Amino acid sequence: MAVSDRAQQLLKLLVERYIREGQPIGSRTLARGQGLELSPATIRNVMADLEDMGLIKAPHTSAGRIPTVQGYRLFVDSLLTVKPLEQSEVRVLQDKFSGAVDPQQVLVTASSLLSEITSMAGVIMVPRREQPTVRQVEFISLSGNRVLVVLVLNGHEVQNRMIHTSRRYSPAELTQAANYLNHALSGKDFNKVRDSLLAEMRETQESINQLMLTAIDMANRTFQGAEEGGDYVLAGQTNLMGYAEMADIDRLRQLFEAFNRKRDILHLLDQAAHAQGVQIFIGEESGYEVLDSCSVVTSPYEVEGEVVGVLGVIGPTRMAYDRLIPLVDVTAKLLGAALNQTQ
Amino acid sequence: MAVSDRAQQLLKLLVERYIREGQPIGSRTLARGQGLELSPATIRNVMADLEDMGLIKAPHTSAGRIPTVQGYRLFVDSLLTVKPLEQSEVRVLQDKFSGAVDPQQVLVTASSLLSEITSMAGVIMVPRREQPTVRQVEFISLSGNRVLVVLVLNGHEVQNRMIHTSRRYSPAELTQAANYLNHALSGKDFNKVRDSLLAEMRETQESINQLMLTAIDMANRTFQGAEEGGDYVLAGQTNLMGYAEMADIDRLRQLFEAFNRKRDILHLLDQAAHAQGVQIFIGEESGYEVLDSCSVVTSPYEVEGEVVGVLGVIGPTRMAYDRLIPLVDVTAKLLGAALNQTQ
DNA sequence: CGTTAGCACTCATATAAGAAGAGTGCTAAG
DNA sequence: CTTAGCACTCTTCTTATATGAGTGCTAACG
Repeated sequence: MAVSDRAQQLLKLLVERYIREGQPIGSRTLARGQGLELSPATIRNVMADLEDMGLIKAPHTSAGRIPTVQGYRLFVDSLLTVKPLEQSEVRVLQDKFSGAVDPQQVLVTASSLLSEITSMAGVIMVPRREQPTVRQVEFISLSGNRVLVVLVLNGHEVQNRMIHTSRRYSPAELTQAANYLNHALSGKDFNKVRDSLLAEMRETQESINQLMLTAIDMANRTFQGAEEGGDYVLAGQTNLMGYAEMADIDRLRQLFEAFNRKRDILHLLDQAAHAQGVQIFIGEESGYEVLDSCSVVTSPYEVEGEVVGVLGVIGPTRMAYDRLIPLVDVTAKLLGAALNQTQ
Repeated sequence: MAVSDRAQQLLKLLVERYIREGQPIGSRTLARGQGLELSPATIRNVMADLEDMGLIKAPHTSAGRIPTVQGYRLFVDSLLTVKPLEQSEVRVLQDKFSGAVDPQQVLVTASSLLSEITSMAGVIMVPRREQPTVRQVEFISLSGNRVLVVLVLNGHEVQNRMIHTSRRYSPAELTQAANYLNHALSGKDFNKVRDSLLAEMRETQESINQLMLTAIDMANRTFQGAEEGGDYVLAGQTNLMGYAEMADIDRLRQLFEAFNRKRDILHLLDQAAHAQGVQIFIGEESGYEVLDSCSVVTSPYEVEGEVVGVLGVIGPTRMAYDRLIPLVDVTAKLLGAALNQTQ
């Protein structure tokens, strides 16, 4: 069944109004408010049609109507008019980004930025380490029989690990070991390096090989850790407590626990990474029960032309999509730009 | 005005019962429950006395009585009988700790442990970096004109910083610079090292000095960051949503925002660091409005005989102090022990 | 045929009035 | 000093009633 032009127009007005006021909209209200030349009775007829199509529903017999998920969907997909951000607004955002220097900080900034502006929860998925490679290993001798292993991943990320060794190594030894490893690693395959080290050990019994082996194992373990999925930065959860539709403390609790659990949210964000541009999950569409009364607006962000993560906003279904969509869009672009600079 | 023995006994029963049931306790209830040989009327008289002394109060005319903050205080200080944990319980706790390896992970474990067992929020203040000293600096040459600076603080903590340099330095140069700095740093005072570097630069125009200067500045900035106070690990906030006394969503929100703001909580924990052994803040005693309807049970924990942090539990005033006190106590000791091993 | 006015009907919400229960304070007696 | 008895106070629950918003349906109108 097709939705007539007038019905669409009416749906649009209804959704907009409901988003603004948060209360079921009746036929009379709708007739009065905008410059509609229709009587409430007519509007009622149209509303009945919309209800038949599952686009709006009445919470109870004698309340007005509110949009259903499908209603929001139609609204967002074809009825919504987004006005791009003002230049001045964009500049304000840019300013906020200009402060931060290291990548982690940029993410945190962006996340709280989103939550502040929108008064909802801002979430940013941190770049997943793409098939990390160790290009460089360095050993630093510390006091006591301890050696600090510095792993340089992908040429910019750094990880430190401390090793307690059975004997003390001289700086010269360590440098030599590092050189050997760095050379071997350009051949890339860890397990090969590891195997040859093991073989060599059986012949020479060189304890320094043991050290190098340990380093290799560490690197390996780092990768496994990376395998198990990313992480995200969340800000402004408490904002969600402010919304009437979240009044049910038990649902709220479940939602917060989901935030802590991270799994579901990450999964959702991950989906959004494959789409391009702003994507919107309304209510149950997300597929996660805890988000039933929430909508999520996301956009992937790119560094050097490649999608490295997703950012978004989580709020009640009744959110100002027209404002959020450009906002999320712009923030994603700014975040990408900021990350480009700090890398 | 002194509190008679019988009054104390009665207060104890009342508090215990209120903690268990969470509802105002009436004279009749109290008379029936325990093996008291007193009639409700007598108990009423005593209760009236207790109320005059400000130890209990009635929410309204015809409800029972509930303890006031002062009542809890007296209860905790002189009436409470704590039963130490069972050996088996201690062993369970120990097991949980045995898993973790690196210090950060131990803290996280302990925090969620506390929150799980108590069904409240567990909080652990991370060791504040005590007047950090840089014992060692290393430079690692990366691709592009980038140099990784590795600062080893206090002999075990490690920080990395990336520098973009104007020209490429050879590994030999970097090693030399590191050696020079490491030697100079044993003389300890940063600003002196910095000044002599500056002076030397004016004469020699050595650009490598610039690199070393940058490293020194970084170290300095690291210390300033440390100055501004510690951080803490929080787990199980969502547990707090379960308690009836936290039903006021707005108070709850404020509390959660305080958790995010961190300042107040840190301040409170800091106070507890100076006391020794388990300390208890009941309701307003903490001095922070957001914690008005909460109690906080804390204990400092030690590494190598020195207090390095505080851990604790945050929950509703009506909490099972008799269970929490030994629990927090033991956890603090176990945490200290665990940290000793991983250092 | 689309549009509109009129009207009966439904249902949430608010208000008031009682009734029940819990618990107290006070008094007087043991 | 302890206790029984009793009037009194408040909360809470239930029930009844009114109010108002909004609908669906029918019939009339252009």
